[in-house]
Amino acid sequence: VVTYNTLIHGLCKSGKLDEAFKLCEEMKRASCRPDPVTYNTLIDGLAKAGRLAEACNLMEESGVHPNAVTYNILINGLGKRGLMEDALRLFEQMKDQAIDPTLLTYGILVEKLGKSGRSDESLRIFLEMRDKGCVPDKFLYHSLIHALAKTGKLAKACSILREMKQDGYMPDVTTYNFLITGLCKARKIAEATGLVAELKEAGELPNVVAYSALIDIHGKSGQIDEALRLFEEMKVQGCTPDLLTYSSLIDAFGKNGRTDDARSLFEEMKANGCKPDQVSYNALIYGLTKAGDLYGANKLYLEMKANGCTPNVVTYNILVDGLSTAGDMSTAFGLLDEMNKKGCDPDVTTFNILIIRLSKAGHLESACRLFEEMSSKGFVPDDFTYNGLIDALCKGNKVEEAHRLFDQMNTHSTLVD
RNA sequence: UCCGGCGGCUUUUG
Repeated sequence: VVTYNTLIHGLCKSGKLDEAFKLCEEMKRASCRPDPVTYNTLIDGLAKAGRLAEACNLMEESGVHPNAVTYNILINGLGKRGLMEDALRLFEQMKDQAIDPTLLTYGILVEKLGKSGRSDESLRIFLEMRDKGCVPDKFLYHSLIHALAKTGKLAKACSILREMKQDGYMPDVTTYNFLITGLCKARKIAEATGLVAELKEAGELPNVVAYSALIDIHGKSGQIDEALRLFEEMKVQGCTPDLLTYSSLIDAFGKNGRTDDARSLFEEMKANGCKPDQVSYNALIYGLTKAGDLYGANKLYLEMKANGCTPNVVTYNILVDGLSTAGDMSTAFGLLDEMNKKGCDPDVTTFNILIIRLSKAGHLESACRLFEEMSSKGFVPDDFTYNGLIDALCKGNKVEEAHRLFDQMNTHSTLVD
């Protein structure tokens, strides 16, 4: 059995799932019964290939009792795809079957819930884990601190940090970065800066992540000079800016109309060995479109492709928005065709852009048609869609239509809740 | 046989 399991594991790891399943059949014929390890290996192979439904079926149909590893695999697979309800359902199911969750089970849930912004539930799982006498490791503490900090629950994050210390885990740069980035996200710039100062006094130099977070938030709040000062400071301290640091600054320049500065920083970035990626190109292109330089934006779009950097849906959204804002709907729709051909799927934002630009330009009918189309394609209109359309309808003296949409919005949002 | 670490880009209401 062990030999077969090892071989099956190897096949799964190299993505040869079909062969792995064949080998499993062969071992049965050789009257060697597959054991839980065999099935877990196959289930993991399926889950990693994104075939979660099949993975779940295999657990039920294998005739072998699932164990904690089986559940961990499936819960992780579901959580990775944001299917938290299904993951939590399996978690309950495993407890119903008297299978004890492991540290890993809790860790996966705390982290994945946190990633989907559900820090309250992360905390709930964490407490449940401790009730059961399970001792968290440093990773689990980090997942929880991250989840709490990201959702602005900084006091709670700090109290968990104290518990972590009491458990004998020393906080490190990453631990503090969770707090710093959390403060930045909550726009508590002074507090973030203060925390960094405290760490400096304690002899802990902020790393590139902390500096980038501070630079980013200063840029976003219009304090470009301070962002640039931090940029210089980090270099003096021997902390090398990376792609994300540059992208934040390029974005800040672009948003403030400083397109020349954005361009030259982009060049400096390349000269310093950072290969531009989609985000950095997008930030630069965005700045150009906002400055009305659609020609320059298009040139960069071409350059991006020529450099082997594949435009993503954000790239197209930026360009489509720039074009449609300028009233060039035909080129905008041409780009939609192009993204279609390239296999890049539009998202809710793409539709929002078109709907809002069309309605602002007075093409309310086309906008409403697109609204229907997006729903029929399975996209759920969000606040942007509704607010944009309602605003345009009101301004177009179609208050009744606006009211109907408003009611529809309320009906749908309560359904989602 | 199972997980996992922090920061960057786009759309409404000037």
